[in-house]
Amino acid sequence: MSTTPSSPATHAHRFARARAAQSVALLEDYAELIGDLHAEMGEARVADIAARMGVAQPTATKAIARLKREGLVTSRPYRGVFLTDAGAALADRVRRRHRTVVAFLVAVGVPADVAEMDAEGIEHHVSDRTLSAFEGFLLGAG
Amino acid sequence: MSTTPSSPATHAHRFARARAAQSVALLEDYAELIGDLHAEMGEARVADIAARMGVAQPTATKAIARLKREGLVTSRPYRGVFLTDAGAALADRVRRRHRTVVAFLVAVGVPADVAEMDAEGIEHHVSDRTLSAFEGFLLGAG
DNA sequence: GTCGAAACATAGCCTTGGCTATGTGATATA
DNA sequence: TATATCACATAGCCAAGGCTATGTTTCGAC
Repeated sequence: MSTTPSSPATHAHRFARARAAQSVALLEDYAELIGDLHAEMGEARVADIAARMGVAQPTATKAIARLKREGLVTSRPYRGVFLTDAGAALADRVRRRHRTVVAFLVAVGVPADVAEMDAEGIEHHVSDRTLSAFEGFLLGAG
Repeated sequence: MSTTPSSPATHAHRFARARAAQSVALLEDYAELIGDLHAEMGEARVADIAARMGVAQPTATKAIARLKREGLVTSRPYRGVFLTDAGAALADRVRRRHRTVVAFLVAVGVPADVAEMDAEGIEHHVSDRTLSAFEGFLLGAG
């Protein structure tokens, strides 16, 4: 059996979904990071965001511009970046999902550091139903 | 506890890894698909590749050009696309990993159709060690 | 208050991965 | 064999996400 011989349309749809997930992944990461920075340091400055994301400062500035367009953050120059209600909600969801994915990976035997690494990419493609399965597994195995 | 308070550098490194994984994800998908098409239909034509990927034909052509630059495929116009040895090896790895991820997700309670969906995005971020953990789990639970 | 350094913005460039529109080569069939 | 059709290539556009180089602001130290 060469996997499920799904139709071209179905196959294409899966790829489309993965592409869509990818396009919001960056927004999710920035939102979560901005929330973390506020929790840890009381503010989220562009320079810190860039450093944590591992990108140059103008790259972070550009990403923040996109977050603003999407209504996820506001910012005042030289005053930091602030999550909107929608942004904060997104950050919370992402943070919970991230923790669940890491905990789940560790629970099935992935070393903690590897779990953190892989989760960073995996989490954006974990649907609600899959997340539920992970949570169910953690309850059962906990 | 706000997860592990990892250093900015470590945090940045994880994102860099996720970005790198993303940059090869498309190559992996195309390689696997071209292998599948050869297995199923004896050849891989640009039009079929585009249809299965869910993109317009010029988009597929452009991607194939990149695959050629990377030494993964060769192609003769109007004669189809062919995997090189490196491309075939990649396709095999990707296909095995894909199957393992899907089987693993199903094993932990994810519905099959959802597993197929999510695996399409997840698989590209599953490291060798995590894949080993998945295989180990499948053996134990099988 | 001035001034230098740090923080941020802006401009301009690159690659990737989408798209549409349109040109061209191959093939089959009438 | 001529031509219509299909398959593919090419051109040109766009947004996203990187980068470097170079203005501006802000702010703290003096």
